[in-house]
Amino acid sequence: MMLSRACQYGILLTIHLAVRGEEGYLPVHTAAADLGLSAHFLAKIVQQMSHAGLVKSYRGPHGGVALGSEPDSIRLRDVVQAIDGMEGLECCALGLPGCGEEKPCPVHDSWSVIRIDFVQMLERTTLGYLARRLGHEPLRLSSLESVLEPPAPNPPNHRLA
Amino acid sequence: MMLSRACQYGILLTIHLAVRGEEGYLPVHTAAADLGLSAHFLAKIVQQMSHAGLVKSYRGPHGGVALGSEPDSIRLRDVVQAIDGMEGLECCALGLPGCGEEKPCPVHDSWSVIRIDFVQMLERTTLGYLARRLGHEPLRLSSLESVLEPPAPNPPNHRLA
DNA sequence: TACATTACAGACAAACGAGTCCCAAAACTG
DNA sequence: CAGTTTTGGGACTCGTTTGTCTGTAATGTA
Repeated sequence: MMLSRACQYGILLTIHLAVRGEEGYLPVHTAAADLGLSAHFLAKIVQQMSHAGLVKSYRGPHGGVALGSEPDSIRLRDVVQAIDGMEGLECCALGLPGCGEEKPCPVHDSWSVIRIDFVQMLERTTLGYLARRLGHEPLRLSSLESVLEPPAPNPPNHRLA
Repeated sequence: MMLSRACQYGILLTIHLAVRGEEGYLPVHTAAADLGLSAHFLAKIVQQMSHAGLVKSYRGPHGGVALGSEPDSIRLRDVVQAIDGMEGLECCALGLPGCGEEKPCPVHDSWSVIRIDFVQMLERTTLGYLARRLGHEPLRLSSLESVLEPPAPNPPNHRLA
């Protein structure tokens, strides 16, 4: 696969947050339970995304994690960038260090097409688009059940600064 | 990346053997020096490929490794199959276990296209094709110099059983 | 036969990714 | 203020991949 596990979890979390919409902060352990992931591990990934400004976090009761900007302005590429970096997606399929247009490896051309397709997919896809599709198609976000119960009518939490 | 390092080395080796053509067995340590790889590590990969029948090997002086069949009948897919297996190329981009057509993850469709493109490239590309291209294009096989000096006019070795 | 060359095989170590655990700091609640 | 909830961040374990090393078996050569 081209994405690390941490990056996969980060994408799942950000999509999950986008589906919830503007409902205040979601505790990481709750998100982990929703998605069927390890809470401790997800917390570390949240830290990375927080440092990158992709999400914002808040401590204390009713704290948690929330998207740092509008779902329509966050692309999958941003999540990958924040966690894995894009360097792993720019490399030679055979691992040759200086592989490029001037001195390409035997599969350079074929691989470039595929690699660029993938990067363009990451650039093109926003969290908002995925969240809307999740609303009316039988898509899944976790290995558990569906994650699409409507949110409970709790009193709202913090203002989202 | 989608291929392990071992698999990358295996592909480099088999292409190298295809370029050499029918010139008897090539000692693994010589091939490793040609390609700029660790001889011991390459030897382990040769064992795997040998067990899979992809290459044949011969012990003793003038022994080494040679392709198990015609370069035009060996595809990159066969090398990947022998070393990594194809399972890693059939998985969900987000790591969800049961992701499929009936209950797809949010990026299932986009990712399927890319993944299948890659597998088809592996299926389509033969060692013979790559070896011929290496003969008349400035392609590289190693991180060192070019590997394309004409073979030394040694007395031939064993018959290739 | 003695020796050199080579693959074969397993033990071993180092590096990395994935995941766990613990404690401190921040923020809220009573 | 005391206690609870939550993130922050580091130390740690565990398994896999990568790579090294050492010895043995097979094969050819003198």
